[in-house]
Amino acid sequence: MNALVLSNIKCGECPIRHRAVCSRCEGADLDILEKIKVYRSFKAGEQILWRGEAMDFVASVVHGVATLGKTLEDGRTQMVGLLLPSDFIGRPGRDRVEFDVVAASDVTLCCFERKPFENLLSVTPDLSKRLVEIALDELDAARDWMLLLGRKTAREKIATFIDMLIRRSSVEGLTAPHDALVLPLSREEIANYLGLTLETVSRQLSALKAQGILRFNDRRSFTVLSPDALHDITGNDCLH
Amino acid sequence: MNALVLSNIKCGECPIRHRAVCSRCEGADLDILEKIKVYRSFKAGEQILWRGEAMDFVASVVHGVATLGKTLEDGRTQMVGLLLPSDFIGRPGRDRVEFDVVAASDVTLCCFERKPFENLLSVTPDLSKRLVEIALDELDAARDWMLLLGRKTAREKIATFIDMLIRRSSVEGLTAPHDALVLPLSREEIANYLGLTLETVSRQLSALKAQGILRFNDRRSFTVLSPDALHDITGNDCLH
DNA sequence: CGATACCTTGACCACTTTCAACGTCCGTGG
DNA sequence: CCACGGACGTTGAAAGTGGTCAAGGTATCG
Repeated sequence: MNALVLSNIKCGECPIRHRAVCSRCEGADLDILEKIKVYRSFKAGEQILWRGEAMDFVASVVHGVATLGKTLEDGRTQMVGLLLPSDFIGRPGRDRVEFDVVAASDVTLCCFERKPFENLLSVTPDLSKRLVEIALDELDAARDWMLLLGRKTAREKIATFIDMLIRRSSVEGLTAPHDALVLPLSREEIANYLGLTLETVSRQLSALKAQGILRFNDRRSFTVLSPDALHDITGNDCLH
Repeated sequence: MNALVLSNIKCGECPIRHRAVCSRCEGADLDILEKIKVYRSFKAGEQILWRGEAMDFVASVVHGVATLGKTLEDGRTQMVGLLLPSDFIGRPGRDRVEFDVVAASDVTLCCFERKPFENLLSVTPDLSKRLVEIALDELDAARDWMLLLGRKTAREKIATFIDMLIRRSSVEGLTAPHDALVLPLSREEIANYLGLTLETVSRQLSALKAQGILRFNDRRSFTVLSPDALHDITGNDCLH
Protein backbone atom coordinates (compact mmCIF):
# COMPACT_ATOMS: atom_id res chain seq x y z
CA MET A 1 0.00 0.00 0.00
CA ASN A 2 1.48 3.26 -1.13
CA ALA A 3 -0.47 6.44 -0.74
CA LEU A 4 -0.58 10.02 0.35
CA VAL A 5 -1.00 10.54 4.07
CA LEU A 6 -3.48 13.29 4.87
CA SER A 7 -4.20 15.21 8.01
CA ASN A 8 -6.94 13.49 9.99
CA ILE A 9 -10.30 14.88 10.85
CA LYS A 10 -11.75 14.29 14.30
CA CYS A 11 -13.84 11.14 14.72
CA GLY A 12 -16.62 13.28 16.13
CA GLU A 13 -16.91 15.12 12.82
CA CYS A 14 -16.45 12.07 10.62
CA PRO A 15 -19.15 11.77 7.94
CA ILE A 16 -19.25 7.97 8.15
CA ARG A 17 -19.21 7.61 11.93
CA HIS A 18 -22.80 6.39 12.18
CA ARG A 19 -22.34 3.40 9.88
CA ALA A 20 -18.68 2.47 10.00
CA VAL A 21 -16.93 -0.15 12.06
CA CYS A 22 -16.45 2.39 14.85
CA SER A 23 -20.14 3.30 15.04
CA ARG A 24 -20.67 1.69 18.43
CA CYS A 25 -17.50 3.00 20.02
CA GLU A 26 -17.54 5.89 22.48
CA GLY A 27 -15.26 7.62 24.96
CA ALA A 28 -12.00 5.84 25.73
CA ASP A 29 -12.34 3.33 22.88
CA LEU A 30 -12.86 6.11 20.41
CA ASP A 31 -9.84 7.93 21.81
CA ILE A 32 -7.69 4.90 21.12
CA LEU A 33 -9.02 4.59 17.57
CA GLU A 34 -8.39 8.29 17.10
CA LYS A 35 -4.76 7.76 18.10
CA ILE A 36 -4.02 4.85 15.81
CA LYS A 37 -5.81 6.11 12.74
CA VAL A 38 -4.16 7.59 9.67
CA TYR A 39 -5.92 9.00 6.63
CA ARG A 40 -4.60 7.88 3.28
CA SER A 41 -5.75 8.87 -0.14
CA PHE A 42 -5.56 7.18 -3.52
CA LYS A 43 -6.06 8.53 -7.01
CA ALA A 44 -8.71 6.96 -9.26
CA GLY A 45 -7.26 3.82 -10.80
CA GLU A 46 -4.61 3.24 -8.15
CA GLN A 47 -4.26 -0.21 -6.69
CA ILE A 48 -4.89 -0.13 -2.94
CA LEU A 49 -4.05 -3.76 -2.20
CA TRP A 50 -2.79 -6.66 -4.29
CA ARG A 51 -4.20 -10.13 -3.95
CA GLY A 52 -2.17 -12.13 -1.44
CA GLU A 53 -0.42 -9.05 -0.09
CA ALA A 54 0.06 -8.82 3.67
CA MET A 55 -2.18 -6.14 5.16
CA ASP A 56 -0.49 -3.90 7.67
CA PHE A 57 -3.69 -1.92 7.99
CA VAL A 58 -7.39 -2.34 8.15
CA ALA A 59 -9.48 0.61 6.99
CA SER A 60 -12.82 2.25 6.50
CA VAL A 61 -13.70 4.04 3.27
CA VAL A 62 -14.33 7.72 4.06
CA HIS A 63 -14.72 9.16 0.55
CA GLY A 64 -14.89 7.55 -2.85
CA VAL A 65 -15.48 4.09 -4.22
CA ALA A 66 -13.19 1.06 -4.33
CA THR A 67 -13.64 -2.34 -5.93
CA LEU A 68 -12.75 -5.87 -4.86
CA GLY A 69 -11.78 -7.97 -7.86
CA LYS A 70 -10.63 -11.45 -8.75
CA THR A 71 -8.84 -12.30 -11.98
CA LEU A 72 -8.31 -15.53 -13.92
CA GLU A 73 -4.93 -16.25 -15.48
CA ASP A 74 -6.08 -15.14 -18.92
CA GLY A 75 -7.24 -11.77 -17.65
CA ARG A 76 -10.98 -12.24 -17.24
CA THR A 77 -11.95 -10.42 -14.08
CA GLN A 78 -14.94 -10.52 -11.81
CA MET A 79 -15.69 -7.90 -9.22
CA VAL A 80 -16.67 -9.58 -5.95
CA GLY A 81 -17.47 -6.48 -3.95
CA LEU A 82 -17.98 -2.75 -4.09
CA LEU A 83 -16.76 -0.53 -1.26
CA LEU A 84 -18.71 2.65 -0.69
CA PRO A 85 -18.15 5.21 2.07
CA SER A 86 -18.42 3.56 5.52
CA ASP A 87 -17.54 0.10 4.14
CA PHE A 88 -14.66 -1.75 5.74
CA ILE A 89 -11.54 -3.51 4.47
CA GLY A 90 -9.99 -6.20 6.63
CA ARG A 91 -11.12 -9.25 8.56
CA PRO A 92 -10.63 -10.38 12.12
CA GLY A 93 -7.76 -12.85 12.21
CA ARG A 94 -6.79 -12.56 8.55
CA ASP A 95 -3.67 -10.76 7.53
CA ARG A 96 -3.97 -10.97 3.77
CA VAL A 97 -6.66 -10.26 1.21
CA GLU A 98 -7.80 -12.81 -1.36
CA PHE A 99 -8.56 -10.23 -4.05
CA ASP A 100 -7.30 -6.98 -5.50
CA VAL A 101 -8.60 -3.72 -4.04
CA VAL A 102 -8.60 -0.84 -6.53
CA ALA A 103 -9.68 2.78 -6.22
CA ALA A 104 -12.51 3.31 -8.74
CA SER A 105 -12.59 7.02 -7.95
CA ASP A 106 -10.35 9.17 -5.77
CA VAL A 107 -10.52 7.43 -2.41
CA THR A 108 -9.81 8.44 1.16
CA LEU A 109 -9.33 5.69 3.71
CA CYS A 110 -9.30 5.89 7.49
CA CYS A 111 -6.57 3.33 8.23
CA PHE A 112 -5.87 1.62 11.52
CA GLU A 113 -2.62 -0.19 12.13
CA ARG A 114 -3.37 -3.88 12.32
CA LYS A 115 -1.75 -4.78 15.64
CA PRO A 116 -3.21 -2.02 17.80
CA PHE A 117 -6.56 -2.49 16.11
CA GLU A 118 -6.60 -6.20 16.92
CA ASN A 119 -5.56 -5.51 20.47
CA LEU A 120 -8.45 -3.10 20.83
CA LEU A 121 -10.70 -5.66 19.16
CA SER A 122 -9.94 -8.28 21.78
CA VAL A 123 -10.97 -5.98 24.62
CA THR A 124 -13.85 -4.15 22.92
CA PRO A 125 -16.88 -6.40 22.33
CA ASP A 126 -18.74 -3.54 20.63
CA LEU A 127 -16.07 -3.34 17.99
CA SER A 128 -15.77 -7.06 17.34
CA LYS A 129 -19.54 -7.51 17.30
CA ARG A 130 -19.81 -4.79 14.69
CA LEU A 131 -17.09 -6.42 12.64
CA VAL A 132 -18.83 -9.79 12.66
CA GLU A 133 -22.06 -8.07 11.67
CA ILE A 134 -20.27 -6.41 8.75
CA ALA A 135 -18.79 -9.73 7.61
CA LEU A 136 -22.20 -11.42 7.74
CA ASP A 137 -23.79 -8.59 5.76
CA GLU A 138 -21.12 -9.08 3.15
CA LEU A 139 -21.86 -12.80 3.07
CA ASP A 140 -25.53 -12.08 2.44
CA ALA A 141 -24.63 -9.59 -0.27
CA ALA A 142 -22.24 -12.07 -1.88
CA ARG A 143 -24.98 -14.70 -2.01
CA ASP A 144 -27.49 -12.32 -3.54
CA TRP A 145 -24.86 -11.53 -6.13
CA MET A 146 -24.35 -15.24 -6.83
CA LEU A 147 -28.03 -15.45 -7.76
CA LEU A 148 -27.58 -12.47 -10.05
CA LEU A 149 -24.44 -13.83 -11.69
CA GLY A 150 -25.73 -17.35 -12.12
CA ARG A 151 -29.32 -16.82 -13.14
CA LYS A 152 -30.21 -13.30 -14.20
CA THR A 153 -30.32 -11.95 -17.73
CA ALA A 154 -28.27 -8.94 -18.80
CA ARG A 155 -31.38 -6.78 -18.50
CA GLU A 156 -32.14 -8.01 -15.00
CA LYS A 157 -28.53 -7.58 -13.94
CA ILE A 158 -28.42 -3.94 -15.00
CA ALA A 159 -31.78 -3.23 -13.38
CA THR A 160 -30.64 -4.89 -10.15
CA PHE A 161 -27.45 -2.85 -10.15
CA ILE A 162 -29.28 0.44 -10.52
CA ASP A 163 -31.88 -0.64 -7.98
CA MET A 164 -29.02 -1.22 -5.54
CA LEU A 165 -27.63 2.24 -6.28
CA ILE A 166 -31.02 3.71 -5.39
CA ARG A 167 -31.09 1.78 -2.12
CA ARG A 168 -27.59 2.96 -1.20
CA SER A 169 -27.99 6.46 -2.58
CA SER A 170 -27.92 7.96 0.90
CA VAL A 171 -24.16 7.53 1.01
CA GLU A 172 -22.13 10.45 -0.18
CA GLY A 173 -21.02 10.43 -3.80
CA LEU A 174 -23.87 8.59 -5.48
CA THR A 175 -26.18 11.56 -5.96
CA ALA A 176 -26.08 14.64 -8.18
CA PRO A 177 -28.36 17.72 -8.08
CA HIS A 178 -32.09 17.32 -8.89
CA ASP A 179 -32.40 13.73 -7.56
CA ALA A 180 -30.00 12.50 -10.20
CA LEU A 181 -27.92 9.42 -9.47
CA VAL A 182 -24.27 8.96 -10.33
CA LEU A 183 -22.76 5.77 -11.70
CA PRO A 184 -19.74 5.18 -9.48
CA LEU A 185 -18.13 2.93 -12.10
CA SER A 186 -17.20 3.01 -15.77
CA ARG A 187 -19.04 0.76 -18.23
CA GLU A 188 -16.20 -1.71 -18.10
CA GLU A 189 -16.22 -1.81 -14.29
CA ILE A 190 -19.97 -2.30 -14.25
CA ALA A 191 -19.48 -5.16 -16.71
CA ASN A 192 -16.92 -6.76 -14.40
CA TYR A 193 -19.32 -6.40 -11.50
CA LEU A 194 -22.23 -7.98 -13.37
CA GLY A 195 -20.41 -10.69 -15.29
CA LEU A 196 -21.07 -9.05 -18.66
CA THR A 197 -19.09 -7.27 -21.37
CA LEU A 198 -18.93 -3.50 -21.51
CA GLU A 199 -20.82 -3.53 -24.82
CA THR A 200 -23.73 -5.40 -23.28
CA VAL A 201 -23.81 -2.95 -20.38
CA SER A 202 -23.90 -0.04 -22.79
CA ARG A 203 -26.68 -1.62 -24.86
CA GLN A 204 -28.82 -2.39 -21.82
CA LEU A 205 -28.44 1.13 -20.47
CA SER A 206 -29.45 2.46 -23.89
CA ALA A 207 -32.47 0.16 -23.85
CA LEU A 208 -33.59 1.44 -20.45
CA LYS A 209 -33.19 4.97 -21.77
CA ALA A 210 -35.19 4.15 -24.91
CA GLN A 211 -37.98 2.73 -22.74
CA GLY A 212 -38.21 5.93 -20.75
CA ILE A 213 -37.12 4.31 -17.51
CA LEU A 214 -33.87 6.26 -17.28
CA ARG A 215 -32.83 9.68 -18.53
CA PHE A 216 -29.11 10.43 -18.84
CA ASN A 217 -27.71 13.86 -18.09
CA ASP A 218 -24.24 12.79 -19.06
CA ARG A 219 -22.42 9.48 -19.24
CA ARG A 220 -22.17 9.15 -15.50
CA SER A 221 -25.28 10.83 -14.15
CA PHE A 222 -28.92 9.98 -14.78
CA THR A 223 -32.42 10.15 -13.36
CA VAL A 224 -34.66 7.16 -12.72
CA LEU A 225 -37.99 8.18 -14.25
CA SER A 226 -39.79 5.02 -13.21
CA PRO A 227 -38.37 3.31 -10.14
CA ASP A 228 -41.23 0.79 -10.03
CA ALA A 229 -40.75 -0.32 -13.62
CA LEU A 230 -37.07 -0.63 -12.88
CA HIS A 231 -37.67 -2.75 -9.83
CA ASP A 232 -40.04 -5.01 -11.75
CA ILE A 233 -37.22 -5.78 -14.16
CA THR A 234 -34.81 -6.86 -11.43
CA GLY A 235 -36.51 -10.23 -11.00
CA ASN A 236 -36.45 -9.73 -7.22
CA ASP A 237 -39.50 -10.09 -5.05
CA CYS A 238 -41.99 -7.39 -5.81
CA LEU A 239 -42.38 -4.81 -3.09
CA HIS A 240 -46.14 -4.96 -2.56
CA MET B 1 -38.15 -27.69 10.72
CA ASN B 2 -39.81 -31.06 11.02
CA ALA B 3 -37.71 -34.15 11.34
CA LEU B 4 -37.05 -37.40 13.08
CA VAL B 5 -35.23 -37.10 16.36
CA LEU B 6 -32.54 -39.71 16.77
CA SER B 7 -30.60 -40.91 19.75
CA ASN B 8 -27.40 -38.94 20.11
CA ILE B 9 -23.91 -40.26 19.92
CA LYS B 10 -21.29 -38.97 22.35
CA CYS B 11 -19.32 -35.90 21.25
CA GLY B 12 -16.14 -37.82 21.97
CA GLU B 13 -17.03 -40.33 19.28
CA CYS B 14 -18.41 -37.84 16.80
CA PRO B 15 -16.93 -38.26 13.30
CA ILE B 16 -16.92 -34.52 12.61
CA ARG B 17 -15.54 -33.34 15.95
CA HIS B 18 -12.19 -32.25 14.55
CA ARG B 19 -13.60 -29.81 12.01
CA ALA B 20 -16.99 -28.73 13.28
CA VAL B 21 -17.96 -25.63 15.21
CA CYS B 22 -17.26 -27.47 18.47
CA SER B 23 -13.72 -28.46 17.46
CA ARG B 24 -12.02 -26.16 19.95
CA CYS B 25 -14.31 -26.96 22.87
CA GLU B 26 -13.23 -29.22 25.69
CA GLY B 27 -14.33 -30.27 29.18
CA ALA B 28 -17.13 -28.22 30.69
CA ASP B 29 -18.00 -26.40 27.47
CA LEU B 30 -18.32 -29.69 25.64
CA ASP B 31 -20.52 -31.03 28.45
CA ILE B 32 -22.91 -28.13 27.97
CA LEU B 33 -23.01 -28.67 24.20
CA GLU B 34 -23.61 -32.36 24.84
CA LYS B 35 -26.61 -31.48 26.98
CA ILE B 36 -28.29 -29.11 24.54
CA LYS B 37 -27.71 -31.10 21.38
CA VAL B 38 -30.33 -33.14 19.55
CA TYR B 39 -29.77 -35.28 16.49
CA ARG B 40 -32.31 -34.88 13.72
CA SER B 41 -32.47 -36.64 10.42
CA PHE B 42 -34.00 -35.71 7.09
CA LYS B 43 -34.79 -37.81 4.05
CA ALA B 44 -33.26 -36.90 0.68
CA GLY B 45 -35.32 -34.13 -0.86
CA GLU B 46 -36.80 -32.87 2.41
CA GLN B 47 -36.71 -29.15 3.09
CA ILE B 48 -34.71 -28.45 6.25
CA LEU B 49 -35.37 -24.70 6.44
CA TRP B 50 -37.44 -22.28 4.39
CA ARG B 51 -36.17 -18.89 3.40
CA GLY B 52 -37.18 -16.30 5.98
CA GLU B 53 -38.17 -18.91 8.53
CA ALA B 54 -37.19 -18.30 12.14
CA MET B 55 -34.44 -20.67 13.24
CA ASP B 56 -34.96 -22.21 16.63
CA PHE B 57 -31.83 -24.24 16.14
CA VAL B 58 -28.34 -23.95 14.80
CA ALA B 59 -26.73 -27.16 13.61
CA SER B 60 -23.73 -29.03 12.27
CA VAL B 61 -24.05 -31.52 9.44
CA VAL B 62 -23.02 -34.96 10.72
CA HIS B 63 -23.92 -37.15 7.74
CA GLY B 64 -25.12 -36.35 4.25
CA VAL B 65 -25.23 -33.29 2.03
CA ALA B 66 -27.52 -30.27 2.14
CA THR B 67 -27.85 -27.34 -0.22
CA LEU B 68 -28.42 -23.61 0.30
CA GLY B 69 -30.53 -22.18 -2.48
CA LYS B 70 -32.09 -18.93 -3.62
CA THR B 71 -35.01 -18.74 -6.02
CA LEU B 72 -36.37 -16.00 -8.27
CA GLU B 73 -40.12 -15.48 -8.55
CA ASP B 74 -40.31 -17.37 -11.83
CA GLY B 75 -38.62 -20.43 -10.40
CA ARG B 76 -35.04 -20.05 -11.54
CA THR B 77 -32.86 -21.17 -8.67
CA GLN B 78 -29.23 -20.70 -7.79
CA MET B 79 -27.45 -22.74 -5.18
CA VAL B 80 -25.37 -20.42 -2.97
CA GLY B 81 -23.74 -23.02 -0.79
CA LEU B 82 -23.17 -26.71 -0.30
CA LEU B 83 -23.13 -28.20 3.20
CA LEU B 84 -20.97 -31.28 3.68
CA PRO B 85 -20.32 -33.12 6.94
CA SER B 86 -18.86 -30.77 9.58
CA ASP B 87 -20.34 -27.66 7.91
CA PHE B 88 -22.49 -25.38 10.03
CA ILE B 89 -25.93 -23.80 9.67
CA GLY B 90 -26.68 -20.63 11.61
CA ARG B 91 -25.04 -17.29 12.24
CA PRO B 92 -24.19 -15.37 15.39
CA GLY B 93 -26.91 -12.82 15.99
CA ARG B 94 -29.16 -13.87 13.11
CA ASP B 95 -32.37 -15.68 13.78
CA ARG B 96 -33.50 -16.38 10.24
CA VAL B 97 -31.95 -17.73 7.09
CA GLU B 98 -31.97 -15.86 3.79
CA PHE B 99 -32.17 -19.00 1.66
CA ASP B 100 -33.75 -22.44 1.53
CA VAL B 101 -31.87 -25.34 3.07
CA VAL B 102 -32.67 -28.70 1.46
CA ALA B 103 -31.39 -32.21 2.12
CA ALA B 104 -29.71 -33.41 -1.08
CA SER B 105 -29.19 -36.84 0.41
CA ASP B 106 -30.35 -38.36 3.69
CA VAL B 107 -28.99 -35.93 6.27
CA THR B 108 -28.26 -36.09 9.98
CA LEU B 109 -27.86 -32.83 11.84
CA CYS B 110 -26.47 -32.19 15.29
CA CYS B 111 -28.83 -29.42 16.42
CA PHE B 112 -28.31 -27.00 19.27
CA GLU B 113 -31.18 -24.96 20.63
CA ARG B 114 -30.58 -21.35 19.72
CA LYS B 115 -30.87 -19.67 23.08
CA PRO B 116 -28.60 -21.94 25.13
CA PHE B 117 -26.15 -22.01 22.23
CA GLU B 118 -25.98 -18.22 22.13
CA ASN B 119 -25.57 -18.06 25.88
CA LEU B 120 -22.66 -20.45 25.64
CA LEU B 121 -21.31 -18.42 22.73
CA SER B 122 -21.14 -15.27 24.82
CA VAL B 123 -19.01 -16.92 27.49
CA THR B 124 -16.91 -19.20 25.28
CA PRO B 125 -14.45 -17.27 23.12
CA ASP B 126 -13.21 -20.50 21.50
CA LEU B 127 -16.66 -21.17 20.17
CA SER B 128 -17.35 -17.69 18.89
CA LYS B 129 -13.89 -17.42 17.33
CA ARG B 130 -14.50 -20.66 15.48
CA LEU B 131 -17.87 -19.41 14.30
CA VAL B 132 -16.39 -16.19 12.92
CA GLU B 133 -13.69 -18.23 11.21
CA ILE B 134 -16.37 -20.40 9.60
CA ALA B 135 -18.31 -17.36 8.40
CA LEU B 136 -15.18 -15.84 6.86
CA ASP B 137 -14.32 -19.10 5.11
CA GLU B 138 -17.81 -19.08 3.65
CA LEU B 139 -17.33 -15.50 2.49
CA ASP B 140 -14.12 -16.50 0.69
CA ALA B 141 -15.86 -19.48 -0.86
CA ALA B 142 -18.80 -17.33 -1.96
CA ARG B 143 -16.42 -14.91 -3.68
CA ASP B 144 -14.58 -17.68 -5.48
CA TRP B 145 -17.94 -18.92 -6.66
CA MET B 146 -18.83 -15.43 -7.91
CA LEU B 147 -15.80 -15.59 -10.18
CA LEU B 148 -16.96 -18.99 -11.41
CA LEU B 149 -20.54 -17.88 -12.00
CA GLY B 150 -19.67 -14.60 -13.63
CA ARG B 151 -16.72 -15.48 -15.80
CA LYS B 152 -16.14 -19.19 -16.32
CA THR B 153 -17.32 -21.27 -19.26
CA ALA B 154 -19.50 -24.36 -18.79
CA ARG B 155 -16.44 -26.54 -19.22
CA GLU B 156 -14.46 -24.61 -16.63
CA LYS B 157 -17.37 -24.64 -14.21
CA ILE B 158 -17.71 -28.42 -14.31
CA ALA B 159 -13.96 -28.91 -13.99
CA THR B 160 -13.85 -26.53 -11.02
CA PHE B 161 -16.71 -28.36 -9.36
CA ILE B 162 -15.01 -31.75 -9.66
CA ASP B 163 -11.70 -30.25 -8.61
CA MET B 164 -13.42 -29.02 -5.47
CA LEU B 165 -14.85 -32.49 -4.83
CA ILE B 166 -11.32 -33.87 -5.00
CA ARG B 167 -10.11 -31.28 -2.51
CA ARG B 168 -12.92 -32.07 -0.10
CA SER B 169 -12.93 -35.81 -0.72
CA SER B 170 -11.62 -36.50 2.76
CA VAL B 171 -15.07 -35.84 4.20
CA GLU B 172 -17.25 -38.89 4.55
CA GLY B 173 -19.67 -39.62 1.73
CA LEU B 174 -17.74 -38.32 -1.28
CA THR B 175 -15.66 -41.42 -1.95
CA ALA B 176 -16.46 -44.91 -3.23
CA PRO B 177 -14.17 -47.98 -3.32
CA HIS B 178 -11.04 -47.94 -5.55
CA ASP B 179 -10.43 -44.16 -5.29
CA ALA B 180 -13.70 -43.44 -7.01
CA LEU B 181 -15.49 -40.19 -6.25
CA VAL B 182 -19.21 -39.76 -5.73
CA LEU B 183 -21.25 -36.89 -7.09
CA PRO B 184 -23.20 -35.70 -4.06
CA LEU B 185 -25.79 -34.01 -6.29
CA SER B 186 -28.05 -34.84 -9.22
CA ARG B 187 -27.37 -33.29 -12.62
CA GLU B 188 -30.08 -30.72 -11.97
CA GLU B 189 -28.62 -29.79 -8.58
CA ILE B 190 -25.14 -29.47 -10.08
CA ALA B 191 -26.66 -27.21 -12.73
CA ASN B 192 -28.21 -25.03 -10.04
CA TYR B 193 -24.88 -24.85 -8.26
CA LEU B 194 -22.98 -23.86 -11.40
CA GLY B 195 -25.50 -21.54 -13.03
CA LEU B 196 -26.11 -23.93 -15.94
CA THR B 197 -28.90 -26.19 -17.19
CA LEU B 198 -28.95 -29.87 -16.46
CA GLU B 199 -28.47 -30.66 -20.16
CA THR B 200 -25.28 -28.62 -20.29
CA VAL B 201 -23.98 -30.36 -17.18
CA SER B 202 -24.69 -33.72 -18.74
CA ARG B 203 -22.99 -32.75 -21.99
CA GLN B 204 -19.87 -31.44 -20.26
CA LEU B 205 -19.55 -34.56 -18.13
CA SER B 206 -19.87 -36.64 -21.29
CA ALA B 207 -17.18 -34.51 -22.92
CA LEU B 208 -14.78 -35.07 -20.03
CA LYS B 209 -15.50 -38.78 -20.28
CA ALA B 210 -14.89 -38.75 -24.04
CA GLN B 211 -11.55 -37.03 -23.48
CA GLY B 212 -10.43 -39.72 -21.07
CA ILE B 213 -10.27 -37.37 -18.10
CA LEU B 214 -13.10 -39.09 -16.21
CA ARG B 215 -14.39 -42.64 -16.21
CA PHE B 216 -17.90 -43.29 -14.89
CA ASN B 217 -18.74 -46.41 -12.92
CA ASP B 218 -22.37 -45.42 -12.73
CA ARG B 219 -24.23 -42.13 -12.93
CA ARG B 220 -23.09 -40.96 -9.53
CA SER B 221 -19.64 -42.47 -9.14
CA PHE B 222 -16.56 -41.96 -11.27
CA THR B 223 -12.78 -41.96 -11.29
CA VAL B 224 -10.59 -39.00 -12.23
CA LEU B 225 -8.06 -40.48 -14.65
CA SER B 226 -6.13 -37.26 -15.10
CA PRO B 227 -6.34 -34.84 -12.18
CA ASP B 228 -3.77 -32.50 -13.71
CA ALA B 229 -5.63 -32.19 -16.99
CA LEU B 230 -8.79 -31.56 -15.00
CA HIS B 231 -7.14 -28.85 -12.95
CA ASP B 232 -5.79 -27.16 -16.07
CA ILE B 233 -9.34 -26.83 -17.32
CA THR B 234 -10.57 -25.07 -14.18
CA GLY B 235 -8.99 -21.77 -15.16
CA ASN B 236 -7.60 -21.41 -11.65
CA ASP B 237 -3.96 -20.72 -10.92
CA CYS B 238 -1.82 -23.61 -11.95
CA LEU B 239 -0.30 -25.55 -9.09
CA HIS B 240 3.39 -25.38 -10.05
C1' DC C 1 -42.69 -55.97 -15.09
C1' DG C 2 -44.18 -51.52 -15.53
C1' DA C 3 -44.04 -46.81 -13.75
C1' DT C 4 -41.30 -43.10 -12.67
C1' DA C 5 -37.42 -40.31 -11.90
C1' DC C 6 -33.13 -39.31 -13.72
C1' DC C 7 -29.96 -38.89 -17.45
C1' DT C 8 -28.25 -38.48 -22.35
C1' DT C 9 -28.25 -36.84 -26.90
C1' DG C 10 -29.76 -34.21 -30.91
C1' DA C 11 -31.53 -30.18 -33.42
C1' DC C 12 -32.53 -25.67 -33.25
C1' DC C 13 -32.62 -21.08 -31.34
C1' DA C 14 -31.53 -16.87 -28.65
C1' DC C 15 -28.83 -14.13 -25.99
C1' DT C 16 -24.54 -12.44 -25.11
C1' DT C 17 -20.01 -11.94 -26.86
C1' DT C 18 -16.76 -10.67 -30.28
C1' DC C 19 -15.01 -7.74 -33.62
C1' DA C 20 -15.12 -3.45 -35.73
C1' DA C 21 -16.19 1.24 -36.70
C1' DC C 22 -17.53 5.45 -35.19
C1' DG C 23 -18.76 9.09 -31.76
C1' DT C 24 -17.96 12.01 -27.64
C1' DC C 25 -15.65 14.11 -24.04
C1' DC C 26 -11.65 16.21 -22.07
C1' DG C 27 -6.97 17.45 -21.29
C1' DT C 28 -2.65 18.92 -23.40
C1' DG C 29 0.22 21.43 -26.22
C1' DG C 30 0.98 23.96 -30.40
C1' DC D 1 -8.07 29.17 -29.03
C1' DC D 2 -8.21 25.28 -31.55
C1' DA D 3 -6.28 20.87 -32.95
C1' DC D 4 -4.94 16.64 -31.68
C1' DG D 5 -4.84 12.39 -29.04
C1' DG D 6 -6.50 9.17 -25.97
C1' DA D 7 -9.84 7.22 -22.96
C1' DC D 8 -14.37 6.08 -22.79
C1' DG D 9 -18.80 4.99 -24.76
C1' DT D 10 -22.19 3.61 -28.48
C1' DT D 11 -23.84 0.96 -32.16
C1' DG D 12 -23.91 -2.56 -35.81
C1' DA D 13 -23.10 -7.17 -37.76
C1' DA D 14 -21.53 -11.74 -37.24
C1' DA D 15 -20.35 -15.64 -34.43
C1' DG D 16 -20.62 -18.80 -30.73
C1' DT D 17 -21.90 -20.67 -26.27
C1' DG D 18 -25.27 -22.31 -23.72
C1' DG D 19 -30.40 -22.71 -23.45
C1' DT D 20 -34.75 -24.77 -25.02
C1' DC D 21 -37.44 -28.32 -26.74
C1' DA D 22 -37.96 -32.99 -27.77
C1' DA D 23 -37.08 -37.87 -27.99
C1' DG D 24 -35.14 -41.82 -26.26
C1' DG D 25 -32.34 -44.43 -22.76
C1' DT D 26 -31.39 -46.42 -18.10
C1' DA D 27 -31.85 -47.45 -13.36
C1' DT D 28 -34.71 -48.26 -9.46
C1' DC D 29 -38.65 -49.42 -6.76
C1' DG D 30 -43.01 -50.80 -6.18
